[in-house]
Amino acid sequence: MKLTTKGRYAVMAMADLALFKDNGPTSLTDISLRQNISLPYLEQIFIKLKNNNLVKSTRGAKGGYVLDKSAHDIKISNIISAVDEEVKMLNCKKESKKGCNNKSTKCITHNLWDQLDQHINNFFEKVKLQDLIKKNSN
Amino acid sequence: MKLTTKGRYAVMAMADLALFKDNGPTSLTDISLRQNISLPYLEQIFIKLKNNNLVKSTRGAKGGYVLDKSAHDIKISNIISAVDEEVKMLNCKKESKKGCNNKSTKCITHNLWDQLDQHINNFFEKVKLQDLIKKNSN
DNA sequence: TTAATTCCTACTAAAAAGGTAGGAATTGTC
DNA sequence: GACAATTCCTACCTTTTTAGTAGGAATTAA
Repeated sequence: MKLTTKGRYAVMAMADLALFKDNGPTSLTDISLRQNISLPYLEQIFIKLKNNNLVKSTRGAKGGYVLDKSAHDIKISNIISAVDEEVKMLNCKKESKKGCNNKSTKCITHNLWDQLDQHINNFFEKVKLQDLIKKNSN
Repeated sequence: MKLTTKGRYAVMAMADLALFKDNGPTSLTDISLRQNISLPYLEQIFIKLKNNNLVKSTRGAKGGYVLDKSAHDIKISNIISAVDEEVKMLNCKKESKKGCNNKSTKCITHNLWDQLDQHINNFFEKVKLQDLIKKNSN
């Protein structure tokens, strides 16, 4: 079980934006160098962050990205879900009439994974982007 | 982010064993049918469970598997780690002299993933196999 | 002896992860 | 007006992981 780089990179990049927010728009080139993430890959990630209203962009020379709201108001869960990293331990299909395993009832472990989902989502809900950059300055 | 089937199947199979523990050794064929998991795949999973002293086997006809200890004494974390599902959100390399990202310092998000690791591991530590089969009987 | 079982090794198909390649559109600066 | 820096967009690609399958050997109750 692991988090993919897309989710991790997205959080790192957002934290980077928050740290340098006073310098005007931050270019992906800068983030790429500072965080050691490939530029084209960052571009893909930022399209999604933008579509989810987490960042605003300005194009052209001296362009770049800025946070669309205060780092206090951005939850880690917002970032993770923006880049399509669903926290979904449960594989049981909810849509079908059948239960998990194509049997008529919920599988033995159904409640367990359900609780784990909630546990993790709750963690991401509680932490704000601002918390990260505070911690980092220690 | 998701849990793989190997970890989920292992927990399901162990719960199944616990439920039917009074009938003597349970064959993988039975578990396969009840839980809808392919037999050869189950075999691979049970080799690992056995090597980690979570189950005991008896070979030959009427053979099968039984729990090696009481369901009260088996933590979900034991099962998950037995089948090589490490909970490791953090990708930062600890072994090298360098920090995360091949930079000299810990990455901005280092502490976050570290805490998430602990959070999830703590969840798996607290839940016992016995808790699952109690819940299922509701 | 036979059927049911665990045990073991190797292989494989499909999906996901983690990118790269190539270029178009936009815009500040010289 | 040219050009360099940037975002934006689509397609492709390589590697790794996942989720198995295949085939058979060893063991044992009936």
